Amino acid sequence: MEFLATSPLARQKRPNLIEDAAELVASYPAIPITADCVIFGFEENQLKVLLISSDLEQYKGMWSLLGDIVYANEELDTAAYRVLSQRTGMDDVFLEQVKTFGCPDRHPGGRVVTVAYASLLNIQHHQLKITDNELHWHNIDHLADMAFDHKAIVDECYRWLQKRIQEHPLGFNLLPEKFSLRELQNLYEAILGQTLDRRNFRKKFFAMDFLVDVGEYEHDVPHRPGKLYKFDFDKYEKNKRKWIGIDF
Amino acid sequence: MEFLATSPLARQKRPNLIEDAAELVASYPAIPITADCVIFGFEENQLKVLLISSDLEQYKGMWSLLGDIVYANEELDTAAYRVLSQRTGMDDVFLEQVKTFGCPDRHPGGRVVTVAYASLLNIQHHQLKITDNELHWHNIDHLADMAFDHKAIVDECYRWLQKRIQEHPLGFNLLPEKFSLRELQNLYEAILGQTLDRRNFRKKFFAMDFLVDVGEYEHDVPHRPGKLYKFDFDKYEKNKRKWIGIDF
DNA sequence: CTATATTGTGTAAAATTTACACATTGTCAG
DNA sequence: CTGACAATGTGTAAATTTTACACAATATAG
Repeated sequence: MEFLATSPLARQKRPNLIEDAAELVASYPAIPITADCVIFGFEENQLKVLLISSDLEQYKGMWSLLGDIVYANEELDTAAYRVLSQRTGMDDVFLEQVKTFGCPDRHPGGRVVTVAYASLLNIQHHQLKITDNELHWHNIDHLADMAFDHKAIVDECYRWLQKRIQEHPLGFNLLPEKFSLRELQNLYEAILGQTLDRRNFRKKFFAMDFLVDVGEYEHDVPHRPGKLYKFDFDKYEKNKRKWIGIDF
Repeated sequence: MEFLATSPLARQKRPNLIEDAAELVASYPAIPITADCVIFGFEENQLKVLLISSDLEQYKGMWSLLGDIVYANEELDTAAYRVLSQRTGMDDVFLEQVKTFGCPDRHPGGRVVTVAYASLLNIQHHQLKITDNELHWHNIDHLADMAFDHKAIVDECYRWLQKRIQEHPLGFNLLPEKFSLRELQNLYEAILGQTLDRRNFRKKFFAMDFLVDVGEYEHDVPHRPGKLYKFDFDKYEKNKRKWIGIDF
């Protein structure tokens, strides 16, 4: 069957297999990787982002995301949780990978690829740790003077949050354990940037059936206090399968 | 005001700013980064993934995603497009970043972080390039023996596709330019893994108003041929803002 | 004790989604 | 040529979901 020697099939000859995978990997160009956290909080009816003042001379006076290098043998998620833990003292915080940014000139000191994570936390629980260094909560609507490409990263994570909060009840991570329906609605309105009908909003959330009436009421409000609720995580988990999303 | 010296405020002293950003970056541990493409295709009413046989001795006989190292000064997206272009000869293919995988032991040769991209292409347009090396289209439902963590990456991208196709008319990238409504429905059914009502499916897509009747009919079908349509990209772009999503 | 502000609640109309059947038109087999 | 077959093309009624909207109840503030 001589013709096989020049047929397309013959050219399908298996290339030599690589035996030393380590040698192969060692030959690859390597790039420093960081994990940057876009930490969202909610206070005074405004969506906020936790930022730190940049420690680079050339970004003096500008704000930066909380981030750190990913260690040589560290899982990416672990690095992100470490950043959170180091900065806020909390380790049971919601965290999710959003996107990786790899523009070659995004860092002035040379190429650094960063994996962006979004995190949601309840500001009340974290105030103490935050006040004793250069961290500040910034209103998401007034971000300027950000170092690196961090404004673009925040924008991307904000869009992610707007979308994500409509398909998953993430918002509860941003509220205190007990909250009023008004607070919950304020949160959604702040994140989505639109006003929602109060009665329909309530109806929707009650229908989802994971709000538990804790039998308490708001304090210190100059009007009829509202009932307080908490999020029933177990119930949510059970009904997760039936969960479709929240439409506003 | 002696007390300031020991007050919390005094400890808020600004740390020294880093002047040499390059020195800082040079001190970071660096990790090789690859771009892996999960290339989806649609043929014979089945969703397929394009795979290549692994070139590592220790994964002999196993299948691998199409990927390559990200060059030192290359944008991540560019690396992914390069992989596609080198393998399929096409450079106008749909491509989107999905997730970054960074488990330290995911590569047997040492740590390699990979950025996973999903790509959708029309199998018909690409057959020629594919047959002359070790590429094969695999049915998404029968994936086994995959190298590295590539099975997990495919799974993640598949879930991404299922979700994404319901909020954006991505499916058209998988079909030939002219297609019948039956083909379109088969595509959705294959991706979502569920059957859909034919009349309601049609109603829905006609209502979206970006299908153009090209005035032709199917050939070579053993029954009444269906009309062929094409996707009106311009019209879609114009109505994008009103676009909410497709509910099945 | 009165004014004020916000909570808590239901319903009717509109819009959307679902379920479902039959005549039409081409191919194929005999 | 003709009848059996297979899938296309089309509409409507019922069910569900979404929207719009108003008023009594209850706490605080003065």
